[in-house]
Amino acid sequence: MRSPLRDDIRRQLLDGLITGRWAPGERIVERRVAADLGVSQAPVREALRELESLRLIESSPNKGARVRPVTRADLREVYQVRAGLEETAARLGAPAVEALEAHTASLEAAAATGSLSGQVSAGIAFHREIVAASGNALLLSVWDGLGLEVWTHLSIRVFRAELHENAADHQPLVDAFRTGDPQAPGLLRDHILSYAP
Amino acid sequence: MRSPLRDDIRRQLLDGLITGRWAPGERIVERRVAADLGVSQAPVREALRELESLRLIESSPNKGARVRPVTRADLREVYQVRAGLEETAARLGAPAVEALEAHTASLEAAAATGSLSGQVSAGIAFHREIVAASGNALLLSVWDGLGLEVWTHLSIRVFRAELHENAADHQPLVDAFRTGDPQAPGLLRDHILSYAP
DNA sequence: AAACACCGGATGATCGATCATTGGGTGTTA
DNA sequence: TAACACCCAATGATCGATCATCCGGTGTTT
Repeated sequence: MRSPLRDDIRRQLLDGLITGRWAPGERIVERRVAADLGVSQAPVREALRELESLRLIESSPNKGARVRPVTRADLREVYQVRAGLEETAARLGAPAVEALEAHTASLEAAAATGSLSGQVSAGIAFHREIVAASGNALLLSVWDGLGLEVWTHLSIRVFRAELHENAADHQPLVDAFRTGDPQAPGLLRDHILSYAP
Repeated sequence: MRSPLRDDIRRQLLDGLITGRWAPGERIVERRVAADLGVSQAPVREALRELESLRLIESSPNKGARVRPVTRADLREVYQVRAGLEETAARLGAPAVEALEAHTASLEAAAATGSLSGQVSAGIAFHREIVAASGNALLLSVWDGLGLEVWTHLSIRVFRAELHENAADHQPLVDAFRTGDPQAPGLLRDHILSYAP
């Protein structure tokens, strides 16, 4: 059972965007990509649509797609929306503290080995746990749709952003959830906004 | 300059879903739709992807798409997420009161002529104005991505939901924005949640 | 009869080819 | 020369056909 080709293509394109192989503003020609990857135009189109929903590319009818230049303003928007979503999530339901602690543990482990992407994905997993615990599947899918992992990598590469995922930052949140602190949602929001550029 | 075929197809499918021509759980066969509409399979696939992102259909690899049964729980989730998004929007920036009043006016006009879809879309436009005024384009696009107009029509048809869009409900919100009331975001959230089933 | 292996049609996924639009280049006119 | 009309290559949009997978039916084994 092979996974759909379009998923591979999407990953390839994502990788190119994250690493900067595709320059901002550059045109993405469907047939060119297809030829490079040895596939046909159709799955490339579908992959591009998914990237468009992540706002990594922009396209208009009959004119094709191009790499969207990433600005600080974009990042600010992402953090604002993310903060609102997670605050909402925290109001709807509290996560299991054990799960959060597991994520902070793997965050520390990744930091210890100096794994950048390990830290990023552990940090993301911590927050995803909170959103999932809301019990609202739509909220989770909207949150997933933000593509936070990609944006985080982009912000690090493009803006030399500090890697701000560290276990200490998350401890107050864990404590707030443990004690059922009614201010947890607000804390979470501020925590996220403090990361915004 | 014709608009893309896929847009027409999406509209046709949407209409079928809203009116119930497609029954919940029913399989949506790409070639069948294509043949019915006199087009080929490709644009139908693309249209289906868009419907999937609206969570109106569900699909899995190699197994195709089927109409997603709409439950009250789905609607609750939509309202919760929507409330969170609009609260966030209201915190980020206040809309122009004149614009809001224009929307309530057209809401009243639609109510006067008994136009159901007119009332729905005026009600949606009122809220969209608020989200747009946040200045956060991502927030607006996420909000748009909820497909509220479709969900509203569905809730009315499937659950015989009351049409709760009326100008009087919106007046306190307009007043709060006019006076710069810091509680406006919270009012807005409660306003939306009060509509949830 | 239950469990299993094996067709074969239906259909999603992908392909290669064609249609249609865009944008740039070239010539023409005022 | 500026404005305009036209032509054509590049390429997005769409098509018809093929490949690959799923699923139900059928026969076989134990």
